[in-house]
Amino acid sequence: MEGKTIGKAFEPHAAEAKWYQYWLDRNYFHASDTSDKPPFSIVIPPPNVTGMLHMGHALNNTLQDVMIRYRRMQGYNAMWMPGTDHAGIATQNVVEQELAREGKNRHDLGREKFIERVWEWKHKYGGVITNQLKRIGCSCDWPRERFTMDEGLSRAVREAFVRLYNDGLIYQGDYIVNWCPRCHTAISDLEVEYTEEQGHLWHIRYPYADGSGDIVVATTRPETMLGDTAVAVNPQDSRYTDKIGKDVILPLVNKNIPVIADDYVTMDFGSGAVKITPACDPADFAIAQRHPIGLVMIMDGSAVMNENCGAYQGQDRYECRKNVIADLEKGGYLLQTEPYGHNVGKCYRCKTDIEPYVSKQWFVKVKPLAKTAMAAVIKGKTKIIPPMWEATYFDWLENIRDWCISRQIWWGHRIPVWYCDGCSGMIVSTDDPSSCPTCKGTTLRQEEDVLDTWFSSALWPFSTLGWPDQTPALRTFYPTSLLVTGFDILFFWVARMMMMGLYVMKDVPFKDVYLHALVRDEHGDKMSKSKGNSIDPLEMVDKYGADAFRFTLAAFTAQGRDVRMSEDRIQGYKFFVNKLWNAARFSLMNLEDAPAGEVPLDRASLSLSDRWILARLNRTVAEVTRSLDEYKFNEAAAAVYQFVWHELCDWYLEMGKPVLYGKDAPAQRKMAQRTLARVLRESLQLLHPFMPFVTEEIWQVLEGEGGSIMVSRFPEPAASLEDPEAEEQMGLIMDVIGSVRNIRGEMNIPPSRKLRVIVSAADEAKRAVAERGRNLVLHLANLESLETADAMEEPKGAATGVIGAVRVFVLLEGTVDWAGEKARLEKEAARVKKDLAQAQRKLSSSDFRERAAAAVVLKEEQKLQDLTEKLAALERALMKVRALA
RNA sequence: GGGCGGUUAACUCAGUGGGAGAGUGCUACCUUCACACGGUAGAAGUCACUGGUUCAAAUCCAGUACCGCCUACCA
Repeated sequence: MEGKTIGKAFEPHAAEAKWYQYWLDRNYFHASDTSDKPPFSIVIPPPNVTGMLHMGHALNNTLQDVMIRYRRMQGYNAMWMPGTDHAGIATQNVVEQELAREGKNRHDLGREKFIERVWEWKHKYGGVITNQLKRIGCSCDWPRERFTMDEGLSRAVREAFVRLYNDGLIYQGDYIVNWCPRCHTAISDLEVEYTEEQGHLWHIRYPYADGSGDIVVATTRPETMLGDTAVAVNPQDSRYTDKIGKDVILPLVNKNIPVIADDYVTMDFGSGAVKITPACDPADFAIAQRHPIGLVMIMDGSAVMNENCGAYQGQDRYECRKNVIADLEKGGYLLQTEPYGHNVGKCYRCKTDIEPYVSKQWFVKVKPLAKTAMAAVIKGKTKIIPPMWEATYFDWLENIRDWCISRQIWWGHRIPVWYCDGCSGMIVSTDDPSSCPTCKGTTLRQEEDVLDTWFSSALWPFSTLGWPDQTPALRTFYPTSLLVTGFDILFFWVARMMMMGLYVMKDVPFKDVYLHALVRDEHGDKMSKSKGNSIDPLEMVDKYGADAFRFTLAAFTAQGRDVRMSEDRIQGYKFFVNKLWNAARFSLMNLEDAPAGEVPLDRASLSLSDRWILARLNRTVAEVTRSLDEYKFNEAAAAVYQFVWHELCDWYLEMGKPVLYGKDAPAQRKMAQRTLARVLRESLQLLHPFMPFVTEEIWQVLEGEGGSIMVSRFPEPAASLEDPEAEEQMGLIMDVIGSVRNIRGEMNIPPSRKLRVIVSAADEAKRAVAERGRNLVLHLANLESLETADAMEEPKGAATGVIGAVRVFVLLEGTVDWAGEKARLEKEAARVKKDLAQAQRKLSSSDFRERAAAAVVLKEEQKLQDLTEKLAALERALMKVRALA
């Protein structure tokens, strides 16, 4: 081990670049399609190709990397499938904006040229986000990288579409959909974002055609009255029973429309009468399917009023609204305008107000698919973690509505349907047909629409593995082991993957789904560019290093709670990286001449502190393993942090100094070296999934040539390392040290002053422990001498510390602040009295003695005894001090 | 309207039935040869409120208040 050393400070940037390349060069990220090892697989939630790494990505991918590195080290054939999503509307918008800067639009280019242009854009900028993932250390299986528009994945899309169609699960028809007048496309229900807006409720009078008065309706969108085809009332509403079937005259339009009865209408809202505009409202559209009232389209795809609107033709919907209101007022039809708060649907991409719009679209009939998706979770084939999301998942699937999958944009998977000009037949096929199977005609036009981006995303867990081909990768890695994603895409993506996976593969796409929270700023606000509170993850990596950044994310990830990111915390964990680095540096300085080989675990040859740290390490291994198995990232991070800083550094390294420095006990020194090497080694391994770079950097020096920590075997808890005896004995020694330090601190005794201490205990075993820990106490409490004694009187001029029945006397000479000592003892005594009273109260209750578990009662009795002894000791000490003070 | 989550130290948060915890911050002392990105000690909380279950409640149940999120066709 000659000359092994590391520099004074860890340099994250150099280490990150160096080790990432090192892992890539050795192909460590790559999993074999055919391996004897048990498979463990994750497919990445593919970020949009247009994406830039934000905190959400950073969290999501850090957690995946923690899990994949953990399982890889455990000996699994661990495969993390990377890739990106073509993100139809988002990407098209980006390229359209680029064109706009050149003064062009997509129609100037035409479909084919435009798509070429998007591909150019993709080739140029599409790798940005994957490179950013590399910066944070993601160990993806890069040679497998996929893109949703790849040839293979496109084939999967066509295959799935055709199967669904042939099974009657895809249909086409004229329906009312959410239409974005800016993007000129339909979007699904999920893609509409609702915002609460302050609007108005206009009350309008519609006269009965027979002159018998009028009926009052209220609306938030008066311009839609131009398309009214009925007025509806509730059939139970006695105010209107004799009006049902009558006609009213639609103002401004001057046309008769009927009064109809439908259960949909609530009687106690407004007047109980509703205007019905089937072309502009989904609920009204549904009513028009139950009643023969027809439908009048009043807008075009840009939400401009059309030829059915008379004088209003050519007006934008909002302009038209103003004019309609003015005209209604003029005609005496407008009775009242009241302020009214309501939800307005916006396009999730461009925030334009959605216009419900009737058009020809393609839909997936999802109810039967949803049933199987629910059943799989009920049966436990897929586990949702944390389980509270199950309810949300079920609720959505139970009330699911058909999925509109067609989009009137150009960038995406074009729907594999062709129309024959000859016989006007329709061909649905995975391959481009050359002629019509019905009429043999060759003039075929492919459907213009493309599929919703989420259609291809839904196939991601198997399309990336080669489906529809039965590849070895598919056999090995499907169903995948784990999906890690944000709860915000539970419906968009998770539920749809479940439906498609079960439909296509007849098996769930993943066994576990871990849903993490959103990343917010330190005050709990959603991060957004407009608020200016967003933290750029790469800036954090630059500033604090990827390891500190990743550890922070993991440490913050408690189940079911948002992650509040604060730069201070990242800095805090950078300090932890520094601490680890220096602990390793210290260790390496003292391991230069360490003997090779494992620690022989026979307790006779190990010192108490060696046994203790090994036992603590073992507990930490168990804790980290359990926590990661349960996806409790914060607990795993806390356990290893606590161990490394507060047990290894604060105690073991300090205890080890005299042994390691002193050459007078070579046998003991050798054992300490071996123990230290093992503890450091395993600590690094426990930390590696969280902090891959710094652990590799240290490992390479510690372990020498040839091995990477990435492919080393993750520690396992071992019964042979459990050592409650050592833990208990060290506990007493640490308490004695703590007791002296407390007295030193409270009584303002300078740290440089060496003290004389007597440990007094009636229990011989305790005295023996104190003797055994003599050197540790001398060193860590900075003592001149340590004696042990049987139960004894308080020595003159001593400050007293009490640990149960053990008393620690710190012999003080000269001027001593006895008033201070008195205050210190009184404070301690008060605390003990309080606890004692509580214990006494409990034990004096016969209910407690009879009903509480025996172990609990026993523990309480032990506590009572300890506290009684402690109080007695404190009071004796106090008597002495009162006399002096 | 329905649902879910939250309310614990100054701050940010862990903790799901048996002695209130962490990190940061704060106070005092320490330039001790791994680390001042450090060390030692200390101060600091009616665990939102009300009621209930229990021998025992921060933890379970019911309700209240406030804050967040999701969801929904009362125009």
